[in-house]
Amino acid sequence: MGLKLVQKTAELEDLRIRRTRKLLQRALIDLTVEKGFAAITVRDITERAMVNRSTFYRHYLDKYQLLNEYLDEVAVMIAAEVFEEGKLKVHHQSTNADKPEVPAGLLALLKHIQQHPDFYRVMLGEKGDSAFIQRFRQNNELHYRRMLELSEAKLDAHAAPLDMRLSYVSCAGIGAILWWLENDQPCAAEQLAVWLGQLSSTSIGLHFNIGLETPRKP
Amino acid sequence: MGLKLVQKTAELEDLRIRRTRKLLQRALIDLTVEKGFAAITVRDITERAMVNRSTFYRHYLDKYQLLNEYLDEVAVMIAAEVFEEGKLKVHHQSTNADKPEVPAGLLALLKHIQQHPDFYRVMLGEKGDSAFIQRFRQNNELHYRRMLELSEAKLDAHAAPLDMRLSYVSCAGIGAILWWLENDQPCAAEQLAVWLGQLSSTSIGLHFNIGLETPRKP
Amino acid sequence: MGLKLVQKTAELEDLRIRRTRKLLQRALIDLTVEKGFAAITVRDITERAMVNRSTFYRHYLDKYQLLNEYLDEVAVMIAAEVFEEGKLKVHHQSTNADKPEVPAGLLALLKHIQQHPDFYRVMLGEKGDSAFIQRFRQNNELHYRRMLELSEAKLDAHAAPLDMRLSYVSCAGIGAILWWLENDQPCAAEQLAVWLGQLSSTSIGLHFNIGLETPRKP
Amino acid sequence: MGLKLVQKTAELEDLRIRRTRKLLQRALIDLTVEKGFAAITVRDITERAMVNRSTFYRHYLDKYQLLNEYLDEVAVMIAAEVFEEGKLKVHHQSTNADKPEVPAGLLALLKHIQQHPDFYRVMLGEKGDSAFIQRFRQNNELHYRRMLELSEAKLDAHAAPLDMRLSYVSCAGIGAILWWLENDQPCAAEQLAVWLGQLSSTSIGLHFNIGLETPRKP
DNA sequence: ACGTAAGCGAGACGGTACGTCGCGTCTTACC
DNA sequence: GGTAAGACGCGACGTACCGTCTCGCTTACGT
Repeated sequence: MGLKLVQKTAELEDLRIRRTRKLLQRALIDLTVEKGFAAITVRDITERAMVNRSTFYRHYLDKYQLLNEYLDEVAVMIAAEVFEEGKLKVHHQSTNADKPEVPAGLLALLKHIQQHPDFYRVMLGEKGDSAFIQRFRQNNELHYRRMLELSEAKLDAHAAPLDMRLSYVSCAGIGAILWWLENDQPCAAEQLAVWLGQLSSTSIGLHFNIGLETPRKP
Repeated sequence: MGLKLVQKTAELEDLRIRRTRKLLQRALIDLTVEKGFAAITVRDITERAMVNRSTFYRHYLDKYQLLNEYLDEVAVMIAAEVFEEGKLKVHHQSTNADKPEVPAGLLALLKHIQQHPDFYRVMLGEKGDSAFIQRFRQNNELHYRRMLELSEAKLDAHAAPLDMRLSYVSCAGIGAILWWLENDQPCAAEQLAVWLGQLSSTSIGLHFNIGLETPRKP
Repeated sequence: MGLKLVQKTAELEDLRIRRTRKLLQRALIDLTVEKGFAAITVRDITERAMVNRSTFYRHYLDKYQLLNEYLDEVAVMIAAEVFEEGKLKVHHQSTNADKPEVPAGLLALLKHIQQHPDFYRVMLGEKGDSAFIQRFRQNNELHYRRMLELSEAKLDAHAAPLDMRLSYVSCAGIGAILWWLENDQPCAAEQLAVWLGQLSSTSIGLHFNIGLETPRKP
Repeated sequence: MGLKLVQKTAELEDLRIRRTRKLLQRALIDLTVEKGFAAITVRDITERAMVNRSTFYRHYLDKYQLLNEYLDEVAVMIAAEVFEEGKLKVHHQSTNADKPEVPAGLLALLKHIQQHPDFYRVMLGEKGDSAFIQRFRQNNELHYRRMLELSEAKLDAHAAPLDMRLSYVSCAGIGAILWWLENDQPCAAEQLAVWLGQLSSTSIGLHFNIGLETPRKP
């Protein structure tokens, strides 16, 4: 493990390597905004990053791997944020009657998206990438599923199956975010999180946070 | 009239043209299922269709145009079906207490998808095409918007904006359909239409049809 | 023979056929001047001639056949001219001490070339056609050979072989004509014929018309 | 100097580059012999050279440029030969009464042609290339013109213009060489050079070298 | 003069070559 | 050891011509 750490250090902390990878990431993001992910070539990326094309291939298989590396970093960043301040926030909000509860991580995600609105607008839109959308969707679904497991909510037996509702809701979130980005974020991230949280809860059939509906059950 | 017919014949009914275009369409659909739309080359299509590659370019600019032509035809077919029997059906259903109302065209769409389940499963999934998904989404949105205009429903003032809800719902529909296709259609198209209709109505904030029917039950 | 004539009449005298062929010939000649024979396509020819492309193929295999048909017609025309007035002219000239003798047909050829100077300038130049040049050269050689057979001249035994001289001379004629055409015919066709005749005779080793050199032999 | 050498190495002496270009040249020459220059496609060349087609385009615009590169190399080679031993030879010959003087470079050219007789036979013939023939002709003309400038010869005032004679002679040379090649070189290159030199001198009107040498004979 | 066989226009189609572009691999020299 | 420079094989792209074909029309001809 010590050796591994040294290894890792050697691999990732070489200034030239980190510099190259950062330049390539930046170039990818900028170019995606400019002409759409699908239209980008490896040459585009390396020219923009002022890096030799063969150097690109020493680090990545193709632009998809570069994208994924970036998304992994983002995921880590968001997760870190959630773990840092997430629980506090959620607890704080759930006790605050004025502000309805918001799914863990949702706000962090939106805040991140807000830092690269054009990138996500493009990636989720018609010049984006299907695989990216699916990854986004599956992330959503995973979060909703976890959230559901934590709650003790019951579902209507004669309503749509849970899996369908999850798929429904995780796609729906993309729609809401796209609306937000394509209209230049007409509301605060917090506001969107609230609305999206409400809509999603209703769609899934989670009524716990509204409190008005639980009495109906008996 | 005779001349007009000849004209029409020359332009659209040339057997060779129709045959070629049909073969190319079929090849595109089959290949999409097999390897995903993004991975298909024009050569793949023409080899499968047993048509010369240059002939492809005499009809289409690229595979995207071929796809769009196909989608246009589908749109026309669905529209025709809706206009033919749509009104009757909807009226019939709305008076039938057992079967809740279903958005016009939704069932027709699902029935069509049911005829090419693999194609839509792939096209809407990670090997699909972003532009296709967006087109699908925009179609959805358009339908919901029209439906809304026809209804006299009121929306909650303090809830999420209508546009956001529309974007939310139209993406959500894709999620539901994907769930349906990826699980080998575990329910009838009619059932899915009902569930999807209910979920969508709720998401948009249209409570009228639910509100009118629940009282009847007891 | 009567039947053959009828056949020929039917084939060649249909107004439409003759019209089409004439239009195609004209187009070929004009286009050759404009962009060089090599660069011409069948489509170019038919568009210029305002004839359908498929009609071209009903008459000719390719542009080379069209060219050859034209050259055949020219050959016939020149031959006719030579036979008509050729003998008279030659005899007249040979008896005229002021005007040196000129190979039969040479003047007729030059006169014809003078009517399409641009066409021959291009065809014999760098944008022309090798096969055309060779045909031209072989025609020349044939004429010189015939001329030689008619004369009783003797050749130097220790000089270059006759065949080589013929090849030399027939190519040389092309050079002279090219000079004439590329410099906008700086002299009359008759003058060129005389110069060319003299040069050629000397090159071949025919001294009969100079009369001063035969005495040297003994 | 070390740096310069490196530079040179990188630019011109990259083994792969030289190998590729050599292979393509060889393929072009062989194919020209086999099917004529006009009928050759880039694909033919690359398949024969066992080089990828796109590699061809990395070096040349088209087969014409490849041909010209080859001709340039040939020109350099011949020029080098002439400058090396040319003057000595010519001087030696001019003082040698048995061997008449030969235009500088002519013999070197013929010797080179003798190494690729089929190639030149085809290129100058009906399956050759007009542009090649013209280039050849212009080279000839240039040489004759230079030779003339070095000599103090006078020309007949009432004879054909100098330019015409030059054009005549430079084309004529092609004819002689063609005869030589098409008859499987029935004489030595030296013999052809002598004959061609004599014929050309006479055609141009240069009598000085004949006039100076004939008296020596008795 | 008029009916008919031909010539013709229109254009789909299968081929083949073109020249360009992007990919991923590789080698060599520099730092 | 990372990088720049760039040759190379591979294969898709979209275009351009070629030569063949089918199908109606129209037009010059021959009775």
